Amino acid sequence: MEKKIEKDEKLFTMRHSLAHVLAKALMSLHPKTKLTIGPAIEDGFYYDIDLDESILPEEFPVIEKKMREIINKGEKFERKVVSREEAAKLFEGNEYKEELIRELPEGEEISLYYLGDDFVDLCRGPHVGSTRELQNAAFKIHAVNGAYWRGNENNKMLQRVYAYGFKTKADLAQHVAMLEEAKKRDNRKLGKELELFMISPEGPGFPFYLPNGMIVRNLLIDYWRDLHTKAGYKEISTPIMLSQHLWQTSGHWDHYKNNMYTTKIDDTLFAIKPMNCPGGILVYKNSPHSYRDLPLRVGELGLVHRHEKSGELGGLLRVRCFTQDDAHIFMTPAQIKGEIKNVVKLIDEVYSLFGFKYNVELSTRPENSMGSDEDWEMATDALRSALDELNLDYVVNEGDGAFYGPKIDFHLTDAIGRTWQCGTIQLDFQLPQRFELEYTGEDGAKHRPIMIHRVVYGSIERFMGILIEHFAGAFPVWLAPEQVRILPITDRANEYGSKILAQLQSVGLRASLDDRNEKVGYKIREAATMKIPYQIIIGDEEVANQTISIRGRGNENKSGLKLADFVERILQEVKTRKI
RNA sequence: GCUGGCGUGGCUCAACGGUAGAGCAGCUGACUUGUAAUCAGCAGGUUGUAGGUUCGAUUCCUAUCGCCAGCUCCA
Repeated sequence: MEKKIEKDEKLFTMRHSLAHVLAKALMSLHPKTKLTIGPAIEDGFYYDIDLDESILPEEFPVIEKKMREIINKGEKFERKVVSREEAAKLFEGNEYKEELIRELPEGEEISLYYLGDDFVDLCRGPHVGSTRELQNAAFKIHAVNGAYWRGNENNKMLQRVYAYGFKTKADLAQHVAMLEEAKKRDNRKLGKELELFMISPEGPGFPFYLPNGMIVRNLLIDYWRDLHTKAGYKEISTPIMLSQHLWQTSGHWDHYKNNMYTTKIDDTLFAIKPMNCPGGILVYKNSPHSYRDLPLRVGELGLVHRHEKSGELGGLLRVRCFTQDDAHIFMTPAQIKGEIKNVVKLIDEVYSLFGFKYNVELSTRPENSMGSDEDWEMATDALRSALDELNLDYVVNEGDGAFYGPKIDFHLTDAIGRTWQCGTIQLDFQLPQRFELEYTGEDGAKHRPIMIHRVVYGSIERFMGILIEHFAGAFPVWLAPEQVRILPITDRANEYGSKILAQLQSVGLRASLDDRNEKVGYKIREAATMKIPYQIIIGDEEVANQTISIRGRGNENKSGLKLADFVERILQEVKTRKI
């Protein structure tokens, strides 16, 4: 999940001041603490300290109490501008502050913030005037973790004390409630409970799909195929393993060889593909192309493997092998804008279907990039004007593009307000050049096509993980592994139940009959736990009248219905992919 | 990969130096039941793995694998 940037400056200042209070509390409890930095973050603040003894969770309440004491004293935050020499002298012996001071640009003011007369920190500010202004603030220390000094893994690892920080107790409570909700929706937890997928210690990061998960996955794929066929895409499949030579040509070997799985076949090194594009390019090169063939839209649900570091894995959201819903579009420069617009519309259609809101980012040329200025300008303009013509709001991330071209990223917002990056559209001049791709133009001469790499789901695994959390496991009817469960009240209704089951199955609904010898409350509980969208309950009354009673998610409770009417309703929901 | 924490039957957890215990799930039987757990019985674990300390290890130590949080990374 990405962090949303907090724009409330007052809140930001408050959190930053709380970070200083935390630092002061830590100093007073552990005088050997070396302070480093302590900024405000999305949901609070933290302070990184260098200290030989470990801060333990048992100590959190003690630290919080100390912080409260400091706040209740109503101490003032006082800013003081000093010379470089004075600052260096003050923080002598603290190599972290010394380093910061050394790196402050010439001519910039060096400011200190005092908190009372016994605490001072190098700090740009701003801060609240006095801790009195923090009286109503709600904060809670919730974690202490390792963090590299300045985020560099070659540096010493410090202790980072994390705290939530909000203006009021109610805000804090709301935040904690959101985190609890997120925990309930965790794809790992629901994946187990709903029997969607598993991950074995025999294959860390390599998910196994269980029958229920396979149904969801296949439905997502069916929808994807349908959509792409209609949008003029062809589908291919390329090998999972290709020679080292290919990856050297594509440039992936140089950049990512440490993250690629390799094996030797006879005497030649092969790599399991970490991306689909080189395979797709070989398909393009398999035959000559005319400008009349372009744009050529070629999709591939490609299984890729990437060696992620062991500490980076987690459920379906971070894995070592995943299926990208990839496609490459080969086109002329004049076609860029139109194709981009098509892809944006496609992505919009898919996200809207699941009820996701999303925002868009355009990333431009980074520093170490390849290609001419002209190409970059033309490509970036094409992306920009495509977005403008579609009336989409977007933010520009200067210099955040890929080294081979600019890109558009899609960040979707889920049911509890978290954002995730999924879709991306990347323009690429680099690979067509490296692989010497061509097409014959109207003029009879050879020209070089431009490529788009794009994904909509991103990866099926990750998207499924997000969907699980978005719907809290309660998939819409069209995606639900089991759509209807029939619950007879006594075994006198079992026969009627079998007839209903046969009818549901005959129209393609995924249904089952729970004819176990249990009370109906028990069966309802189990069906509800499995988040099955509809339960059909039948007893003596329904058998006599040839009707059904249904129980839907969201407390729907109806009896005396005709099976045919109910079936029609569900089929309609499936057909329209209702959420 | 780094820092810290954690690995006990399918699941959720207990015992924390004296040869493991519960609930749920499973199986068997009884009950024929009207909207989120009917009752009883049975079965299931060489406590992640490998070493070590000890008369004795699930408990302490070391290594290793895996999981979790954060950091780093994410073409």
